[in-house]
Amino acid sequence: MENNKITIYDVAEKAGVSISTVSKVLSNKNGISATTRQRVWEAAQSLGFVPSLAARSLTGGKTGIIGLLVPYSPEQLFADPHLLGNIHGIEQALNEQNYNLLLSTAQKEHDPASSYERLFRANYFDGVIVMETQESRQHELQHRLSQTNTPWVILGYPAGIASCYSVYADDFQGGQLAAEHLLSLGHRNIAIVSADPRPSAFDERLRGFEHAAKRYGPDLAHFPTFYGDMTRESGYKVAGKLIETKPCAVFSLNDRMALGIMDWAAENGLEIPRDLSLIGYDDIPDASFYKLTTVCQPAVEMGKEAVHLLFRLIEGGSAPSRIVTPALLVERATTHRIG
Amino acid sequence: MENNKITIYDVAEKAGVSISTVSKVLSNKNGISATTRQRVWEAAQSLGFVPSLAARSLTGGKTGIIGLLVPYSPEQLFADPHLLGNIHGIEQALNEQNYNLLLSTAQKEHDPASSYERLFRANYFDGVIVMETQESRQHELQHRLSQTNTPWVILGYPAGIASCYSVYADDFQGGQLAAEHLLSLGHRNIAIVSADPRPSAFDERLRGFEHAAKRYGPDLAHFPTFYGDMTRESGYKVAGKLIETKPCAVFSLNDRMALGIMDWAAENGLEIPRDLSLIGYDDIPDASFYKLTTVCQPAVEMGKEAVHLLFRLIEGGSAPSRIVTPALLVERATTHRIG
DNA sequence: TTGAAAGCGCTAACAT
DNA sequence: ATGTTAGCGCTTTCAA
Repeated sequence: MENNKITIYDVAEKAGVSISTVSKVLSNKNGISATTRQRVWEAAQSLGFVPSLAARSLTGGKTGIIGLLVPYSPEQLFADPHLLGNIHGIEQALNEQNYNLLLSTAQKEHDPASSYERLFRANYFDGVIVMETQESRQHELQHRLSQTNTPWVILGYPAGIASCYSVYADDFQGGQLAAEHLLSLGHRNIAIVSADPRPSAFDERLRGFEHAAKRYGPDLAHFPTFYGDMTRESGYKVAGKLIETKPCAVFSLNDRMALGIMDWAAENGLEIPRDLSLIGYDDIPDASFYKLTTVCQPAVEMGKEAVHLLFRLIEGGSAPSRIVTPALLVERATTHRIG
Repeated sequence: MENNKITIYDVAEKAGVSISTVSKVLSNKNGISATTRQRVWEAAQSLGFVPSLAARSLTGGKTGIIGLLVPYSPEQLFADPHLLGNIHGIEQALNEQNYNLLLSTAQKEHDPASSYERLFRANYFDGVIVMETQESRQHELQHRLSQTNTPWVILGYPAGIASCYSVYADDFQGGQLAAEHLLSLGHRNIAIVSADPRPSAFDERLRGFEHAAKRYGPDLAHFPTFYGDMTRESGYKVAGKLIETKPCAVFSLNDRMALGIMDWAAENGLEIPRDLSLIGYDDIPDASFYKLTTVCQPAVEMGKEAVHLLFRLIEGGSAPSRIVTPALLVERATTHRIG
């Protein structure tokens, strides 16, 4: 048990300076001569000094830790490639800056806020990123966060409160893209697969879809809509029902459910896209393996953007309050001209 | 900017007691009367008091944070369903205990240890979990950890140093299972797909495979082996080469590469399992969708086990030094009796 | 059963 | 340019 707790006192002694000098050097403050700087660095190095994050945090310094609030249970999070993609980007950007990520998911049955409640006020983080969530939960979360003086950004949907920062994808545009693609292929009889409950982005996609559809005719304002629970399995289940309305195309609001529909189709002798065109949303990694036509949301990039925005806030500079990433149609093999 | 920092002083005042009493109550120490306890709780509650983790940590208290050291880059981690499954289990178990996870991945080009170096000694964690890694990296990591007085457990491979704790799967047995399955189906001409570099578990699987094979005859000691890089893409690439040796079956040391082989087969008119039997390893979620026969490693469960073991260590109780989870053959549709 | 007081290791005025 | 000192919010002896 080497209990070699090396503190700035040890470094100060070894370098022959005071602890505040050490502190200044190691926090990159100025007003220290180059020679002293050098000496302190060497002392710290040779002693293997590592500053105590706890002490730093307590005195208002930086901890090098960003909190990530995920208003979903671990089960939901780890089953969702898009969310995982976001985290991938976040961790990557953080990693590059030598920052670490503290993950905080919500508990199954509880109020999503409760599980990380204490973290808000514990002021342990240099910044916080909040992942997308359902409409109903947003307000409380944002309100709570606003009382904090820790910089924070929302990832996945537009902030609802003024002077909050967010990065999200252009879901309205994405919905339009899906509609234009299907409609231009001659499809009119289109079924929608949504989810309940669902992230607010889903509604936005639908709005975009309907908006674009209206341009093709007033009779195209409504589409039979089916509800899964975001999972592939639920896509499979909903496929059986959906097919009874004899659609010629399906717009699934996420790729996972689209994949479930493909599973059902394969098992029931329905050939895609010959018998049914299918377009998904997200462009998760599996989508390319299954050759699923979809609307791409650059999950990893969005995660990175969130971190970059957060860092600007932490450094106290000015920053755009919203960063919106464009949607992109990815045509693969599951959509086809009708007839 | 409500800077309502509520401290134990506020709670103490409201409850009409001293701060040390508050501290004792909130840390569940004994030697406090029930009535005082009650009063303090209520005061804390009504004030919305949340203890400062920084202060707690500084004075040697619990932070409620577990560090997870992942000796892989974010790219590698987020592309690996098995690792993700481990983390899923970890986060879930932690979540249930109201603990939080601090994720620390390695930087691309650097020594994997460097990126989380400071965290080891920063004594920020109540405990640490180290994920599997390549043989070459293990020693340094474990040595470093041993100098700490933070409890830690290794997840994914057996600890190499005495008196260290680990939870891992029985890879030797898993390898045997794969061999017995293929061999009992009549296959003799079997190609292996491994990776380079690879986790040490791969070698163990291979040892198990060869061990079981030997029982079928001394001529079955060696198998043509091909190397990918763990990814599905590399499985696809290696499939083209592998097929030239005209194997009747393939044992891929992970599912992702097996899936890549299936991709190649589908594109090149090779029918699985008619023309080639294929068995993978891990049983990642996609394996069931692709009907891949594989050896199951219960990733999520293993993550939970690691947390449970760690908690026993944190609480200072006795604990088994090793927990090994059995491997399980999952027969699906990619293996078939020869001929 | 409770309280007073001394730190934990650091940062940030304020001196020098 | 450098050092002194006073906390940050807690936990923990040690007294009462």
